[in-house]
Amino acid sequence: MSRIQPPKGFRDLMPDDFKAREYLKRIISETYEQYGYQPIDTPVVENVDVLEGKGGGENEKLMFKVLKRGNKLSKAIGAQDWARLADMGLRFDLTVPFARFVAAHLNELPPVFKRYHIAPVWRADRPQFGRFREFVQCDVDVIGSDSMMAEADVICATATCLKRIGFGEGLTLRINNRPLAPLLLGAMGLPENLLGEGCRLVDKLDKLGIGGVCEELQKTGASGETAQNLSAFYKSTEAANSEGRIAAMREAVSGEDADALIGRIEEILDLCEGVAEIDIVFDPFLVRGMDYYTGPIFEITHPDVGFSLAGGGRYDRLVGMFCGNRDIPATGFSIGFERILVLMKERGMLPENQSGIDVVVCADGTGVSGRALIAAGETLRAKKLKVDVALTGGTVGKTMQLAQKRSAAFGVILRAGDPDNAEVRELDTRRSETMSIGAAAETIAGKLLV
RNA sequence: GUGAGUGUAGCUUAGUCGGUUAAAGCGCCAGAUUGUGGAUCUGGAGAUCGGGGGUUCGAGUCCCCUCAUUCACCCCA
Repeated sequence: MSRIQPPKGFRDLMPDDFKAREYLKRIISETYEQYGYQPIDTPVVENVDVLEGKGGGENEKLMFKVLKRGNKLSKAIGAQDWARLADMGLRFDLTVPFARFVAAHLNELPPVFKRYHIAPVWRADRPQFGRFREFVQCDVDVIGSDSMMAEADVICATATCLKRIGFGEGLTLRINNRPLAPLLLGAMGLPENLLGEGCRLVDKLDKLGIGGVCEELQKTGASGETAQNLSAFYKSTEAANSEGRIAAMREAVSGEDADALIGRIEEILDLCEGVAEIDIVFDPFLVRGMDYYTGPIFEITHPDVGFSLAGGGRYDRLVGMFCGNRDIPATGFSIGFERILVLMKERGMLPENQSGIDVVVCADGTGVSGRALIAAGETLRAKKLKVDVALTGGTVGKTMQLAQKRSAAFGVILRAGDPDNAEVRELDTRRSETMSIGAAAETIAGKLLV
């Protein structure tokens, strides 16, 4: 009985689901194109060495790998070389494959390349609310610009997307500069060897609370003083706005590096001020999981939702991993397509009549030739109407009922003995009129396709 | 990968301390009636209670295993 369900974490899509997804994709792609981003695609599989060791964090562990085939598989098994059973893997995000793409096509691409990519990715984690093993990601990235204008560009574009989707109010973009996080912790007294773990804990602040983070921090070996410093810093900046937090940050962290890193945040805030369609706030406790971030990072949250709707950041060294380690500036933003879709469904933000047709053609009783029905359908379609011809019997009433469920506005009913004319029935009002098929096409097209 | 919960008709669920033939709503099908396809009424089909094993005179109910699923953690979109 359960054999016929798709594998765990994977989904079949019914027409309504599919149309809803197309609707959302369309808003996003149209918006990104308006900002000058170009669509690309890459293979769903990459060589494992492309996907591994590139700072994808935990995601690498969740990779679906593709087993080698034939002799190579036998050889690997024979050698008990378990690490090399697979030679390819399904991509677990769009950023790492994009970095490879850029490296591979560096001399074909313009100096600054802006692309968007809407495509499925796969992760072998346990499915949960709003989380799947196969899900769509929507990434925008700018390659080749180390200006904070690139950040402002992806932020504005993404904010506009979310606004057009229908999340006008309540969205907040939190921003930090990733290298600032270990600097802050260091300034609080955390020893260098604990900085990595410390950053990971700070990232969980929204779940653990400041108390929880400090507690966990001490379990890793941090001193009570460090924990107290951190807690005090958090509490003193919690209620502050970006300006206040930046001031506190400057006080806590000194040095040219820190100044420059904070300066970049200020630049972005300044560029977006009054322009981006979203509230932006500096959050010194934002970290994010990927290890490849080298600069400003950001996340968009909604007060009613426990997870972030979009996230991204700068990764100046990732592309270089595929082409001689030279830095190629890059920054990007990823929209949580699936999560947004779940929210839209819950809140009725999806348009009605997504799987609708305009007209259903059927026969009243037997005696109408199939050919007449098919021909009538074609005549109506010539007027650009979406037409479904009833392919099996059934009463007119039943057919019309089903038609209306599919949001058809009109029924066209052919009768035996009167092959040239048809009854045109308006399904809402149930008024009908008999006319030639040609006239029916004209009339319906006139009413529906204004 | 770790932990908890839930599996009864197509869907949502009820089912007492273990006790006769497992119940209802929605949906579906047929008929009646009205004003048609909607509304109302009548009738009908549809469940080996996720699967396997055990305890018992007797299991939907208790125990074990398994599968599926949901949630939380991890991590993240």
